[in-house]
Amino acid sequence: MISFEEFTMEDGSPIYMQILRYIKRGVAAGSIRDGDELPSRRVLSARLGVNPNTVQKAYRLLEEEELLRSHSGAKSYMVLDGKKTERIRDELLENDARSVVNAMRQMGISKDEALRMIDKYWE
Amino acid sequence: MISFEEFTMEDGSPIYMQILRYIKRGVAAGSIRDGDELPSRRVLSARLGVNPNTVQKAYRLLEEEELLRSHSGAKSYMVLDGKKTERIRDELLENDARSVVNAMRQMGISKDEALRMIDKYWE
Amino acid sequence: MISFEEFTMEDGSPIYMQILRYIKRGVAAGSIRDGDELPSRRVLSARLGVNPNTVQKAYRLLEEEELLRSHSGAKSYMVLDGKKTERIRDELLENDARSVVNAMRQMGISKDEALRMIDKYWE
Amino acid sequence: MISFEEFTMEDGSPIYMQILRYIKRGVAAGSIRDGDELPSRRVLSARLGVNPNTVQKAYRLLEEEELLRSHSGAKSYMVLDGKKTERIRDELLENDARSVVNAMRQMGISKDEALRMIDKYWE
DNA sequence: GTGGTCTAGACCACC
DNA sequence: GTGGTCTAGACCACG
Repeated sequence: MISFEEFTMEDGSPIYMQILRYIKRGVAAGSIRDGDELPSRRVLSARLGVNPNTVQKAYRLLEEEELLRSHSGAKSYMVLDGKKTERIRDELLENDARSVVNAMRQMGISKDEALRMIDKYWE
Repeated sequence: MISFEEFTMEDGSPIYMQILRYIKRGVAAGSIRDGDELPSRRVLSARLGVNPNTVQKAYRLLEEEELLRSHSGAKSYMVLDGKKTERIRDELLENDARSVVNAMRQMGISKDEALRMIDKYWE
Repeated sequence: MISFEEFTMEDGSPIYMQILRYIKRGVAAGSIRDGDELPSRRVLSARLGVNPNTVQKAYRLLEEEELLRSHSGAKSYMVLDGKKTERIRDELLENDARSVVNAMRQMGISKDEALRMIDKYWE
Repeated sequence: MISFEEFTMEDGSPIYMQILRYIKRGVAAGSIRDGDELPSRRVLSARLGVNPNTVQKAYRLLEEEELLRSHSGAKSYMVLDGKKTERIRDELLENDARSVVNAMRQMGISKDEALRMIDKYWE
């Protein structure tokens, strides 16, 4: 069962996107693997303090990308292979790294400063 | 006149927020200073390919934070001092660093990997 | 449920103001009372042939005057008491009478002519 | 020279419309007649405390309805005849009376009450 | 279904 | 030309 312990809500982007991203990051990290079970809509929505519909939307999108399969009994399992995992990893890294670098350059921060900053906020 | 050359559109967060952040990052970087002129709504919206209203919203929020002064029919100028600049810088660094670290931890990336990643995408 | 049967669109003043006025007039008339339910944005906007946002704006202003209470996902109800009702009635009468008298005087119409005119258009 | 003594600014409808209406009401009232001179854009805008462009817009619309002729020397004269005057009168009366009656009916005011109200606010 | 927000385009008043 | 507002349509989160 996939835990949502590290999940923290940001604002700006839609919640269902944040949930989707969180799961994909888990896949990229290797902590979410083929066959892993996702919490039910009801349980996860309670855990995150959002509406079940919002969770449902994230799950539906995962299904459309064929990363998730819902079986009767309301249980949902991840369906992954090496290719999918790699695609997700690339997609995420590219996106995140870009936005980080983008932000820092706009702030006129040097590579070295950037590193120190990350170091400081790591904990 | 403030240039928006480095501005690149991300998706996820609202456009007016991205514009707002871009300007604040310029302030934090020191490239946007007290008395600097902002492009008009029309000019900037054409430059970014968005609706003038979207730019208007970003500018209005700046004005509510008393970082911008604009009179009807006249141009818009930044109103800054050391205190405001510092506040913005702290706010941004905190926010950006947090989200970066957050993303990377969710992906199970080590501090070292993070550094290499930033290094790679810097150019 | 408040009906908008008597509502007819004028032009000149903003639509959201006309909606706001219509509701306030109903309050002043006593036909809209504490606890009455307002049509949803969608329903009313379809009924009036305008955009849901236009209705939304009127409703938001009512809420800022604490005449309406609405929760997300739930219906909207009027919140009235004697004091509020009286304030609205005074505000409207003053405003309407003023503009009527204003218009007629500008047209050089005598009090008697004014009466006859109103009589004529009453039906 | 047409005086704008009775003119009072309302809000809601565009200013240029209010100016247009004011002049038309004068025509309907018979106080503005064929050949009468209108104040220059500059003078009237100063008198009303608005931008010359706003006055210009009202004048332009009058010209498009062929109710006004601007000569060199910046002087403008009304061009009226019985037919035009009647058309304006009907248009205005219909509009004003309708909106008055409309407002009062929405407020559940009887014909008699309406009369008393107008009487009261006449001064 | 509900209310709320974001983006879009047209218009107004001002310089 | 400038800033500001009104209307419009699509989308999000919630019940």
